[in-house]
Amino acid sequence: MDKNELRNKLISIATRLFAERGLNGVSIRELSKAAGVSISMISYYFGGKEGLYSSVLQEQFSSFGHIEEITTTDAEALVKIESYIRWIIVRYRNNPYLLRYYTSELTNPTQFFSLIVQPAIGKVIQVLVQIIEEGISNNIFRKDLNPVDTVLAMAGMVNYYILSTLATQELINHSPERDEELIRHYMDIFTKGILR
Amino acid sequence: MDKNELRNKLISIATRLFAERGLNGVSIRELSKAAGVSISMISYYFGGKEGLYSSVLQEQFSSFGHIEEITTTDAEALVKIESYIRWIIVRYRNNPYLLRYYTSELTNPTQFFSLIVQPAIGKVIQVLVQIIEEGISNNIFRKDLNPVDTVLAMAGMVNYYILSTLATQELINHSPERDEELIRHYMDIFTKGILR
DNA sequence: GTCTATATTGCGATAGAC
DNA sequence: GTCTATCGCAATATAGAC
Repeated sequence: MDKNELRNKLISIATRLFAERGLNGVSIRELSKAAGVSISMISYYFGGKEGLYSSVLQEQFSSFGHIEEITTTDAEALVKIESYIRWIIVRYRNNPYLLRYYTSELTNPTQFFSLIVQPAIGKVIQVLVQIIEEGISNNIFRKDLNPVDTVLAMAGMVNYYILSTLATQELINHSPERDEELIRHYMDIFTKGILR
Repeated sequence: MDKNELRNKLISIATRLFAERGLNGVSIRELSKAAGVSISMISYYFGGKEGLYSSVLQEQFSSFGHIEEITTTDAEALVKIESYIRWIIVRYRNNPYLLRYYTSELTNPTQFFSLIVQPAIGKVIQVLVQIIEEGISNNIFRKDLNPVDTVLAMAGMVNYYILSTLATQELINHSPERDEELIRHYMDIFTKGILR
């Protein structure tokens, strides 16, 4: 196993274990055994357990830096909102542990929150707020909307749908095959409301 | 300190510490010292650290059993939805640690999830689904709504607003004084959408 | 019912061999 | 660069005094 392979192996194992049992729920002994390397490698490469955790966090939130992907087109605001919903769902589908780090850091921040997590989430929200403001300027959306509240309402629908999976899987099908239907449904509710 | 006082003191201290640092982030040493009692009292009263955690969980989610409070009136569906939003916000305002246990158990369930947390959340969702179905039957809501998805969209708006506090407090005022405005705003978006 | 004292296990970190 | 062996400390749980 070469240098980079070893580093990546440790990060990959740590991502799963920290997500499943939290920073304090995993020992570096178990971590190194699961990765098939010596315990001292964690100090050597990451400066200790917390350093490894911070590397995991950094990787988890790195994709948030590319949120602009949804807005490079000069599409109208509604299309951009749908792009965001699609984008965040893909993120969660491709990374089963992201939501865990997301909620864990928001409700129980570590020392790395302000350096890694807050900027990542902040950037996404900032981009979304601009989309809503643009839609208001262009007379597509209502003028009495508070942009930040509106963004949180929209992001909340999607994030909570994923978050609630464990509690609602007896009630609805949470498989990715239903994602397109869900996106249409949530776009519909968000834009037109539930009234007949 | 009498028997009950000691038990309550331990639960109250544990609620804060477990919320702040997780089940594995707190030792019973620290817990008993903070409560001003001997370490052996935790085993004596709760059968160990996990037993204490389970008692904390039970207390945190006990109020979910009284969700019917919002629906005893024969009010129409829209009024009941507003009652729910008010009810869940009050829960979070009165208990600063509830959301932490909520998200922690959903993304990282302990052995107590299925016995304590899932039934509590399940009951709330079930009550809300009935409200939406009632509104559809009464021709107040659109007929093409999926009731469960719709409930998750609505609950998601509120829950995520609270969840995002740490990441958005520079952007909006999260103080309880603004709650009434938020409730009106979210009722408005949920019922009528954001389109002009 | 509550305490102190202790048994036992496991932790994170690192020195030093290779 | 990677390992083994070990240090010093803190963890949970409990036995036994009061």
